[in-house]
Amino acid sequence: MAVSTKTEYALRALLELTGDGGGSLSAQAICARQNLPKKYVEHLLGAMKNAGIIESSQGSKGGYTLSRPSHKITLYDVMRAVDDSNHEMECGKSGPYCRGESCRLGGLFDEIATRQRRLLNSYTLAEIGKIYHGAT
Amino acid sequence: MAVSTKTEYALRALLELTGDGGGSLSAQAICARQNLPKKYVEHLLGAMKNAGIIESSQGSKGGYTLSRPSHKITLYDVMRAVDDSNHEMECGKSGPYCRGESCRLGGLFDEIATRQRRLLNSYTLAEIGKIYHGAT
DNA sequence: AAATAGCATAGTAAGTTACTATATATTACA
DNA sequence: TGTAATATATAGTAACTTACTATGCTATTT
Repeated sequence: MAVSTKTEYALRALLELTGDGGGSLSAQAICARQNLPKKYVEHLLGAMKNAGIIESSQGSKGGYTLSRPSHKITLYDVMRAVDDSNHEMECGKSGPYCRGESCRLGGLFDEIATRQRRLLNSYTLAEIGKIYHGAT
Repeated sequence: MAVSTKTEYALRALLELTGDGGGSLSAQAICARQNLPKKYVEHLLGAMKNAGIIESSQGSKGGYTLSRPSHKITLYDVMRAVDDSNHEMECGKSGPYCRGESCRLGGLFDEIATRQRRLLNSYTLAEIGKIYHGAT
């Protein structure tokens, strides 16, 4: 229901990658600028890399870059990458306490999930950046 | 992001209370009809009672009733009662890793929470009952 | 070679989830 | 009055999640 710490940290990290020409920044630099716990955020960066949101280069002078323009990265993309949320919750599949055929809540839950996804997809990194940096 | 088991159980319990004249049903009866774990659902019923969604009478022949008509009980009411979700997540209040004044994500998160609340409030128990019982 | 990075694995304390167990309080009914 | 049937309160538990930290390895630049 509420936005998780993971999502907040991930967004703040991405916002550092969004500015200007979008140069490569190290986890070190990102976390220094945003005052974030480095080791923890490295995991989030890893998850976002796996999700295809960012790219990385190793070695000295390595770092992270957005893998596509910020208006093509949505809040949903970030949350999905960083909160695991692979539990798609189909009624009756998840436990012993469902009456199977007569439990007809699955469709409802799917509908709600779809609408939430749509909500979350309606915010792009670019827009969040504007909010963050105070566009009136 | 997904609907929790708590919410599912709570809804299914409430749906039993919704039918017909909305007579009083014991936890026992509710759980027998819905094949739900009694002791666990009793907690959910307690939470919903505290939230003012249902009322209870004690003693033999005791049980639970809706405390207002089913079209005035929303999915949000149920979720709020049963998932704790008292973390209203204001950016910067929750931990050491926020730069305070320059962290401007709080407004965004509030906006999203508001929209999610609106989504969840748009489903009433009455409507969910129709879906559940298969109104075409 | 050395410094600087990413990356992988795992550990940890606190909290949540999905339960169960036990004991107590309240009421209906015989 | 007694007892069965209920709600209610507290607490315990195993598995999992969250928000971290620690250690070590690999890749790249200088």
